[in-house]
Amino acid sequence: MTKTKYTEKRDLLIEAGLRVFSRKGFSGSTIKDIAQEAGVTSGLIYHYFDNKEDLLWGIIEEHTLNHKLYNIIKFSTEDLTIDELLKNILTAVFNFLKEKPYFISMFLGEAQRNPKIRKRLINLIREATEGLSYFISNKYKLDFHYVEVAVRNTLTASFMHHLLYMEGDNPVINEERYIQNTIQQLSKVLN
Amino acid sequence: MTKTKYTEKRDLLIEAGLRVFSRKGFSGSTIKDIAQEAGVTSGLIYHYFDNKEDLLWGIIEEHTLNHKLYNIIKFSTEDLTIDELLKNILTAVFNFLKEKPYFISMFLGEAQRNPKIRKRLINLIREATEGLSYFISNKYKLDFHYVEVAVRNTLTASFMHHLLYMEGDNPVINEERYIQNTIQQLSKVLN
Amino acid sequence: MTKTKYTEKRDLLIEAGLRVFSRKGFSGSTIKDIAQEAGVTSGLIYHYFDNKEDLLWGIIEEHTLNHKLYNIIKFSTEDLTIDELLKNILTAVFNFLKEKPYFISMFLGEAQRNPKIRKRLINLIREATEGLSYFISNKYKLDFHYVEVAVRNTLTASFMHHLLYMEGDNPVINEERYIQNTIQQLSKVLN
Amino acid sequence: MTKTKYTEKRDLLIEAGLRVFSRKGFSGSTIKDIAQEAGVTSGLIYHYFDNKEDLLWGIIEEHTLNHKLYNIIKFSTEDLTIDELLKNILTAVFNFLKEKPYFISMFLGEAQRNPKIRKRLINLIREATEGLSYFISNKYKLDFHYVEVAVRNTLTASFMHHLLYMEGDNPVINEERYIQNTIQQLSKVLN
DNA sequence: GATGAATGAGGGTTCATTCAT
DNA sequence: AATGAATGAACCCTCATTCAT
Repeated sequence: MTKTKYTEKRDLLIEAGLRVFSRKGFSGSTIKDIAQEAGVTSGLIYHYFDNKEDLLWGIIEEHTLNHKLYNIIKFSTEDLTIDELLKNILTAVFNFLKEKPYFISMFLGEAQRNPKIRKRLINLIREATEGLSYFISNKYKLDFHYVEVAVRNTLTASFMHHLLYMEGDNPVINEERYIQNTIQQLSKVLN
Repeated sequence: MTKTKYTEKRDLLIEAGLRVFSRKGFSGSTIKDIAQEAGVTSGLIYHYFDNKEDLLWGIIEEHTLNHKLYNIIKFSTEDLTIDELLKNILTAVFNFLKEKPYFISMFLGEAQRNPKIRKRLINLIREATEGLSYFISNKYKLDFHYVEVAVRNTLTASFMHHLLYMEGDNPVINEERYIQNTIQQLSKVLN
Repeated sequence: MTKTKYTEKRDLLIEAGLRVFSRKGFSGSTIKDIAQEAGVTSGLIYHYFDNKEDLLWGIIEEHTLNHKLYNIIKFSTEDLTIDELLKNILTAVFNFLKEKPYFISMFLGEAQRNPKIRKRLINLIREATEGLSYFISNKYKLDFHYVEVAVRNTLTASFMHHLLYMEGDNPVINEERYIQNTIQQLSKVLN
Repeated sequence: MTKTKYTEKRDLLIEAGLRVFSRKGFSGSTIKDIAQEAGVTSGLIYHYFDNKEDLLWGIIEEHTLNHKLYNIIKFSTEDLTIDELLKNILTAVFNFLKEKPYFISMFLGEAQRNPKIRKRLINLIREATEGLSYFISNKYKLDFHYVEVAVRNTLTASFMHHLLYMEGDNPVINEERYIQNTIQQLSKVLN
């Protein structure tokens, strides 16, 4: 399936928008910033998006963690221990957060003032949480609701950890160790 | 120690600022909004604060969760079980979040774009986390670092929970139950 | 004389332009609006017209009341009373205004800012006024200048009436009666 | 009753707005144009008016013909002939139009696209028409509705005349004579 | 002929900040 | 201390026009 030229350029703008929004936040970014980042002029953005918020929306729709989490579930083999599974999941989460360092912060920030964005964020987290919890509770015979709280807390704590302690290449807190500790504790909760 | 008139008026502005910033976020609030909320005119704010950000800073300094947490530790009696202690702590946290519903969201939001604010937020969380962890690990003979991760995760997950699921009077998720579950799991981690 | 393809398409654009300009005014209409109304894309309009104003000009040239008024004169029989003639004329004027409800308003509106358009409008009204006045003064042996003022006032008052009191299907003032009264008074002036 | 400073400046902006709007039309004028004309910066206009349209509205409210027409009625003596009265009225109308040469054109132009403005214009004309007609029909024992049509037609024809034939200092049509002719015919209608 | 992506100037509006009163 | 008029930079967005395809 080849991409049309329209789609290609639209994607280019979305990538530029992601970079700029992530760097400066939504209201801190100007349309001109984004146009410059994409190597076009400001007017063009309005050819592909209705307005600034519509661009943000486009970015959010394009970048989601959930697809990766589904894959982890899908390709997890029979004999995986719960610790191994948790490690896979948390590693994927942290990789995602590192690949798009400020995306989650921008997303969360906008969610505070924009109800539509908030609903989308809640929904994504719910989908991820429920998907993982369903899988785990099923596979290891645990109570769904109990698992769900644990998973959601771990997920959201990871987001917060990322938001607060990841400063460019200079993480305030050792990440490796944080993941290890977190897995260990989550594992304890689930056993 | 009686308050000077200067201090009184300054506090009034801080309270007004907190209310407005919490309602509309930092960049969504105007100096005029805040002046109106305080019943003064916009120019006056510049008598008490250098600029908008300085006002935000004043607000943050004035409103902290940590004082309450210290009190919980200070007045906790000898024979408190760990579950009881955890309940006290989480309840205090949630009460704080409910009293100033959007404060944490504003704080976190600004922390993303403003490094000075971010450092302050990290510091506050670190102080709270370390204080509680030190107390708990000491009292119940647990490894400090292990406790710290658990406490920080729980604390930040609570913030996230508040950010995402508290919609005015219509919480998306039952709070009572969320606290119970979270305590139960934290307790399991710490035992 | 068969129409070339070029002329056909040009006319189509003119008709679309008339509809859109009439609906939204000149500066309220966009080239895209008109292109869409015509079922083409915006670029094409620049094949047939130099720019937006040139299109307006094309529209104005194509739509004129005067042709109809000439016909009324041309086909008026010998024994027509002056009241019957006046009725024919005013009816034609009002029918024209109703067929192209907002055309005159757009025309007049643009005439205010655009001297070229103003000259054209004045000219059209002068032609119509003079033509009618010449015919009437001749036929009924009246002073030309006296008739001219009466005719022009009646004509322009009708335009104004249309501009102000015709709101879609809900005319603010009863039209039938307005025409009757106006004829009666014009007739009195001319007798 | 002394004017406050606020009112004075507001009036200054209204006068500047009137001049600029009249010269260039509403959408042809920029806020900066008006600010420059008033000798202030653009931002200040928003201190006194909500937006561009609100300024237009302020202008319209401030400049009305009707007050003058009321005075003519009020101070007309007992033994005035109908021709003298008509002359007074039409002279007042034309003086008004000459004092604010493009005001009526701007007003009428905006009335076409802005329903609120249209309603106001219709209302003003109705008030003027009804006031004059009531007075005339009463004083000279004529049918009100019959007088009303005549008055409204004369009034609106005068507006149109002004719109079309007044070009700066070079009127296309001799005004003195136009007034005379118009009075003569109106008088004939009313006798 | 026809498309529609791309430009870029320009408009209305907001608002932190200053300062004369 | 307190006011609020005034500034002016910056922002989002529109749209006539051009041009490669």
